[in-house]
Amino acid sequence: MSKQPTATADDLLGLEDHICFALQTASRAFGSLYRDALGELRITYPQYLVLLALTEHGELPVKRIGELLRLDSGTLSPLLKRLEAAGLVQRTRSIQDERSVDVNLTAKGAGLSADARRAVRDCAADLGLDPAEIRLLHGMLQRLTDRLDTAGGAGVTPAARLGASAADH
Amino acid sequence: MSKQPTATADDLLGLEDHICFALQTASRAFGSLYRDALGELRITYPQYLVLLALTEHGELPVKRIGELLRLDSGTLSPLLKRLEAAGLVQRTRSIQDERSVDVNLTAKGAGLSADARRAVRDCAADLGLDPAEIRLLHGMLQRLTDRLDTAGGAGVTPAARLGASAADH
DNA sequence: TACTACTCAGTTGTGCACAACTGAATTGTG
DNA sequence: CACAATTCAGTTGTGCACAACTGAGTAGTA
Repeated sequence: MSKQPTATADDLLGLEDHICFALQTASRAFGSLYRDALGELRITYPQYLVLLALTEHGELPVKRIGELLRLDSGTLSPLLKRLEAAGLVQRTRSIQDERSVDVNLTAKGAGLSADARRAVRDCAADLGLDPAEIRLLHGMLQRLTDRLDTAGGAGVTPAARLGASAADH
Repeated sequence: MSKQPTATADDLLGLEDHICFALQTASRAFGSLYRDALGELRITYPQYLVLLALTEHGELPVKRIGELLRLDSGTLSPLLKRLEAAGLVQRTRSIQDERSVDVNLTAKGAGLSADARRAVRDCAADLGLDPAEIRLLHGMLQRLTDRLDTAGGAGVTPAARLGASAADH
C-alpha cells in the first residue's frame, strides 16, 4: 500500500503480506481465548495439551509426549514438574529403560482433563466456525507444516518433492 | 482413533483435531525456518518484524509498533532495548507528548533490515508454495483472527466497536 | 486552578520455546 | 568383555508473550 522506502523493487514483503505473521497472530489470538477458558482451571494451554495427550494415549514416556506435541525436554521437563506439583500427573522412572520417565495422569488430573476438554469445546463452539472451512484450513496447515519441516530439517534440497505436495494426508 | 478413556461421547477433541494446535505447530515450524535465516544476522523473528515495521512506516512511537505487531510494552520494551543496544534503532522521547517514545531505524538498522528482508524472501521462495493457496490461507487466517478477537477481546457486553472491525483492507 | 481520568513506556514475575550442554543408561561394535 | 556412540531426561541461559503493576505525563472537568 503506502511504500516509500529504499527497497529495491521486490515488495510483497509488507508486514501484512507475511503469511508467517498471519499464522502467528491467529495462533496467539487462539491462545488468548484458551487462556481465558483454562485459567479458571489453573492450567495453561501447553499443559492442557499434555493432559490431552495422556487422556488419549494413557501412560506415556516424556520422549513420546515430546514427539506428539513437538516439544523437547527443555520445555517439557519444567512443565511436567509443574503438573506434578499440582498433583495432576505422576512421573516414574521406567523399569525397562532407566533413562526413560513414564508420565501418568492422576485421578485429579483425569478429572481436570475432562473439565478442560469441556471448557475448550464450549468456547470453541461459541466461535461458530464453519466446520468445512476448518477442515480445509486444517489440511492446509498440515501440508504447510510438512513442507516447512522438510525444508528446515532436510537443509538445502528444495527440488526433491515440491511439485508433488499432494501425496500427504 | 484408539479411545478408551472415560470421555462422555463428544470427541472431535483429539490432539490432531485441534485447529489451534495445527496453527501453533505451523507457526513454530515457520519460526524455526526464519530463525535459521535470521540467526546469521543476529536478530530474532520478532526483532525482524519491528525492523520491518520501521522500514515500512518510518519513525514510529512504541505504542504504534505495538498495534501493528499486536504486542504490549511488556514485550516491546526489552526487545527495543536489545535492538538499541545492537545499534539498530534509536529511541527518543517525543517532544509533543513526553509519555511517548519514538523509535527510528539507524543506518545500520536500515541496512540490516534490507539484508533480513532478502534472507526471508529467499528462504520463503525456496519453499515453492503455491501463491494462490497462500492467498487463500492468508484470508482464512485473517478472518479467523477477527473472529477470535471479537469473541475473546470483547466478551459479550461492550458491543460498541464490533461491527466496525470489518472495515479493514 | 485543583483534581480526577486516563495514557504511555517501563518493570516484575510466570510460563513457554529453543539451543546448548550435562550425566546417566543403553546400544552397537570390535 | 571393553569402549565408543547414541539415547534420554534434565539443567542453564536467552528471548518472547502476557498479566499486573508503577510512575510520569496528559487531558478532562468541576
